[in-house]
Amino acid sequence: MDKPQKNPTSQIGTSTPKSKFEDSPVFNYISNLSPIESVKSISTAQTFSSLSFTSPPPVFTSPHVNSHRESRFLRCHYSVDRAKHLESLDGSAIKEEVVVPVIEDLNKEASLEDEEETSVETAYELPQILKFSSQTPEDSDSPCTEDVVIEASSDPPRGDGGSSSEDVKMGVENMLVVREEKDTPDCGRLISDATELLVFRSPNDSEAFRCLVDKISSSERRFCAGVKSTKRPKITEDVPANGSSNENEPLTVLPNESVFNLHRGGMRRRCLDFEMPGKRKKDIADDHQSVCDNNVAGESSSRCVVPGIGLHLNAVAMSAKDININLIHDYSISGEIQKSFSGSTIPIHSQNTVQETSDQAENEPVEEIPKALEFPSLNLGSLKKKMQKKRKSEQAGEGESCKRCNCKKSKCLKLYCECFAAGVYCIEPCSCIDCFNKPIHEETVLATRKQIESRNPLAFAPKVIRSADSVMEAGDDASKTPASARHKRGCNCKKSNCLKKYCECYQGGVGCSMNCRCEGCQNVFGRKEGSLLVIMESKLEEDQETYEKRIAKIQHNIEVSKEVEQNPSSDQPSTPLPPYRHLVVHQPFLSKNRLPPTQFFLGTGSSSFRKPDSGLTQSQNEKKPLETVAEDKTEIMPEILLNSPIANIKAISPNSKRVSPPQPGSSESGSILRRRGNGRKLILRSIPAFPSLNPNQ
DNA sequence: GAGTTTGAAACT
DNA sequence: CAGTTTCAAACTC
Repeated sequence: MDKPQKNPTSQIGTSTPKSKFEDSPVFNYISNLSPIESVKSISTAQTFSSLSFTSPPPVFTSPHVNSHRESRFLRCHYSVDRAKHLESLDGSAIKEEVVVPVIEDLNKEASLEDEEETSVETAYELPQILKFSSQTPEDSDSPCTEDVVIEASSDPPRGDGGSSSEDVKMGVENMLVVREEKDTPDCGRLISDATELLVFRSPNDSEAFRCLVDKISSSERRFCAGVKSTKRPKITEDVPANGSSNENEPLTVLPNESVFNLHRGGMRRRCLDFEMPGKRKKDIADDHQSVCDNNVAGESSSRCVVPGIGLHLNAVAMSAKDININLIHDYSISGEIQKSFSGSTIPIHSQNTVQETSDQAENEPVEEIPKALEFPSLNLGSLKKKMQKKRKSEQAGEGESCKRCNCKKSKCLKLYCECFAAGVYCIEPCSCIDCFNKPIHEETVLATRKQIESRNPLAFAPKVIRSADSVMEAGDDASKTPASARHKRGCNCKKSNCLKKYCECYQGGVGCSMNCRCEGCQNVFGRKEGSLLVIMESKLEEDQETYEKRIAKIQHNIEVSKEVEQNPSSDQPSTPLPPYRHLVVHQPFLSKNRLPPTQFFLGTGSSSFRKPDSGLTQSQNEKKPLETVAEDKTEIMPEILLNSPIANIKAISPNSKRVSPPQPGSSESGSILRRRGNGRKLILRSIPAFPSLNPNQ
């Protein structure tokens, strides 16, 4: 375990005696230092490079809420996704053991990033961090770069990691060793792996990136202008060098960086590419191909292991499939961890997922991921099966593809066309007829796009808004669920009950909201808070007493679940609660069409149950359930509006039709209506109920 | 793979 | 703004 210290000692024994004896103390010291120094310098290089990608300038200001999250890019999605994944691994004890150190280190890493590329001392620490967080991408690179660093970093019992358990360290170390053995031969591959891992950990644009990658790999014709880095062209050019041969460079970093750029700016740029027509094509054509080729080299197909079904490239929602994607790559890591902890729960093949980015990864992980996933708000076996089935069929069929349109009459120049709507050119695999959405017709495309945008400025904006971005900052990453994002405009489903992909909310993996005009919403990701209407209806139908009893009962249930959560030793309620029990608990409520307001809003946020004072007291609720809703929202709304630029626009969007509130005749409902009828104001307040997702509310 | 269903987009 | 038509994806068989 003390290898780093060992080495110096051995060197003392061997090298120094050969030099002059009288100087031996000094030389010993110096010679001891020098090898370490070299290692240091290398790691410093890594750090420098790695740091360089921590603070890329915001090249594009995207309409979606992003900026503040970017600064914590790594921390946010690393920790969240990993935590999610680990959670999904059924392990309870294991989960906790693993998650803690990992997140700690990740936070550390993040904090390092925050300090920016500054001191060498900071840089010097990086290897340590890489070690523990190296369960992930960085780790896979390292074998390539230098085994020394890995050894040094992986062996010593770092203090921070030690806080949790030796098992964690051992697990990681074992993993590292295994990786080292297997990976060393193929550095390029590893780089690709790292890239891949990093990319797919992204909570946001994984779909988009997938599409990009797929496009690039399948055909260079697809317009991938966004990848071209306008501000940092050099980086993109560095990638190839690294990806191919350069072993001395900080491999850990550059791929990440490139991917990072790709991911951050690239996709957005890509979506915005229509706005900078002139420049694009030439540079991009070359640049891009090189970048894309290099990024994708050797792994193209694997990128789309799970076929993309998302709405838009820049769709933000972390739908189940996104998580799946993440898991596919995270899986091996966690699998290894778990293996090292709990024996052989996870088959060894899972390791291959990272090492073999190839098609082989398609089946097994995809098979297993859903099992581990247990998508939080779903709890639907049938849905899961369905998705699995779908995935399989897609794999077998179209293969690992992302959006490919099939337009026949629109010439791919209308939003009907998914490619066009996503801001990308159609490519070969598209089955479109008479397609104008091609670089050749760039001007036409631009003009059309402009026209559409003039009609609806948000036409090309992401359809799904991740409203929880700000929430994440607050700290409780666990609270980030797909339900925390919302469809921009809301759906208008009439017959599908928001249970099929006809529904854009469902397709985006988000719950319906007050923006939705859907009827009979059964969206498994979250029913529209139109349930407020349902609430009112139910309130009308029920006499007050019954209603309050129900609320009390619900509150009681919530309390019970809270207790269970806080006191794991106690027996669980009748329904065994998965890691997402807080979500599952309120599922039954949601399944009833009458949803008491307080309960609903308590339940909407995954963390709400954890936070005792997140809602009002039971007595309060019993007295004024509806007012409670209003109050909560009143506090919440401004934040949402602030955090979501689109939301601002949305408020004035002509598209946001609204379901008229019921027009009950009873006096009681009258008051309610008066409150709502105050008009617009109240209605607006009731829009953002998601904020209740915010653990800090 | 063809036909149907569905809801968004476009149109009036 | 509301109603209708067009369109292509999703779905079913």
